[in-house]
Amino acid sequence: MNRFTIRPEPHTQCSACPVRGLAWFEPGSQEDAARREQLRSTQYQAPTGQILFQEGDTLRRAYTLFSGWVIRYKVLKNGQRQVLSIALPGDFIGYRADFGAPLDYSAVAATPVVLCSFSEYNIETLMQDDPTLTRKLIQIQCQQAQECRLRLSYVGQAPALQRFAMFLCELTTRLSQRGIDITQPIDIPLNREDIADAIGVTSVHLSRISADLRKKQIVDCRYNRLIPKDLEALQRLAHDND
Amino acid sequence: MNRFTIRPEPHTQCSACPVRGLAWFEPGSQEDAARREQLRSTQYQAPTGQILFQEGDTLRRAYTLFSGWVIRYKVLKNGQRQVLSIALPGDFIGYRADFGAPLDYSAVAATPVVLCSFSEYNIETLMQDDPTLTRKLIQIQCQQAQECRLRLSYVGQAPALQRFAMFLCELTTRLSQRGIDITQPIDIPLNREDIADAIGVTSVHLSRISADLRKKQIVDCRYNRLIPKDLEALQRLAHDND
DNA sequence: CGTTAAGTTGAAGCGTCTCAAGATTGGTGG
DNA sequence: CCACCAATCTTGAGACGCTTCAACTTAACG
Repeated sequence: MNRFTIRPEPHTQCSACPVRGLAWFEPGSQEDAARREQLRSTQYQAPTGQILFQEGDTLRRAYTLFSGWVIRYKVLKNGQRQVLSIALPGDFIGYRADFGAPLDYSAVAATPVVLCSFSEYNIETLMQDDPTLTRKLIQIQCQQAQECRLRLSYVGQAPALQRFAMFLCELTTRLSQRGIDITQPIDIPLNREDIADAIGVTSVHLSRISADLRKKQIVDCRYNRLIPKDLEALQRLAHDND
Repeated sequence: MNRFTIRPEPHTQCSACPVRGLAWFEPGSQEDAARREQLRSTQYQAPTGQILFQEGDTLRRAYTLFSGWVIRYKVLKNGQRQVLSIALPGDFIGYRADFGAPLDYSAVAATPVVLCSFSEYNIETLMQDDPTLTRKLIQIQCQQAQECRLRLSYVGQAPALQRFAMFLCELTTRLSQRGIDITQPIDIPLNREDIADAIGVTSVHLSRISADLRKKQIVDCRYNRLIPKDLEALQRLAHDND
């Protein structure tokens, strides 16, 4: 497996981290964060397209995504890929209760990324020293499970247009939480196939659906750019009130 | 919301619990289990079809399923139901990191069930008293998230026949873990619609697929009974090696 | 047995997929 | 600055899988 490189010094300080409010280290004061920083092993960086880990690996670490976008996915035996989620800055990836067990999904960088790495041992130590971090970790797991259930429900039951609307709603909401103005055009580092694999359709069919949304003046999502036109209509479509 | 009834005394003892090995109280000795039992609020029972909780409820408790089957599901705004998972004895249902937040899914009894109830306060107390229970809880959450990711991947990407095979494989594996002989006919308290809603097809189409598997002498799954004929072929089908 | 709910089967229609040709974009070098 | 290229995206036409609706069959239960 390819290694990613250690990010050049100076590394970011947890006490001044712009995404801490969304991340595992959210609880506590700046001093708490600074103290914990000693147990953050290293910051890594990786280029677009770099596979961060693969299903089946036994990686004894987990990462907080500091910057960039990461695609979590599974590949079926028939070669089809299901995109499980899009990880954005602050998201915790690769964690398992048992680091001895192999990972059940893969992750690839959709942009250049910076990752804050935590070794198994340091995660254990952090949780023993600070029960609020244990609590936060449980909350993160619950949140991820909840998001997965939501995706399962719409991938299983909704027609393609509604699935796409739900995907875009979730994405814009999460981008908005990260301070991005979702009324302006947004660069989206996902191609047609990434999004198609997330909502369980082919990229060809996604193109047609995307054209529908454009003609209806709801969103224009083409060539890695998302131009919201009528976010309320998008939400109505996602939540099936029309 | 309907209440379920308190199970008549005597309640089961955690120290002698037949499903403890699969449940939250798994870690530790029989004495540990007996001590913890004081913080298990009550045992409840509910008949087939009873809704245990609904999406949107703010239930300040969680349950270990002691006996029976429970269907976890979400209902979309368009009325479609996605079955998220089938809970079997030992499974932990209704837990969230924040009991103040509303539930994101519903649960209904597929058989008469007995539930071991835990109040929010008692869960907190148990976890503070015993870090191994915190650890086990994290493990349960990770496991549930992992199962959800697996289902998302096959519901999103596999054709209906393979989805059904995967569903049956998962079910037989879990029944086998609970001591059921899966080479013999098994009563399955799920109707066509339950299974169809789990794998994201209509019950009509599931009937056709089920007929295929029967004709191929792989499994006979009709009228709430599962008769395995060739479990290896089923697994091959589920894992797409043919 | 007769009744009812659930499951099965058939036929037609729709949504999505496949394959293939054209259009758009961003990068590269003249 | 423009021509060209490769990769990605869009569009069209036909095929296939799944859904819908409706009639029939089977199982469960008094």
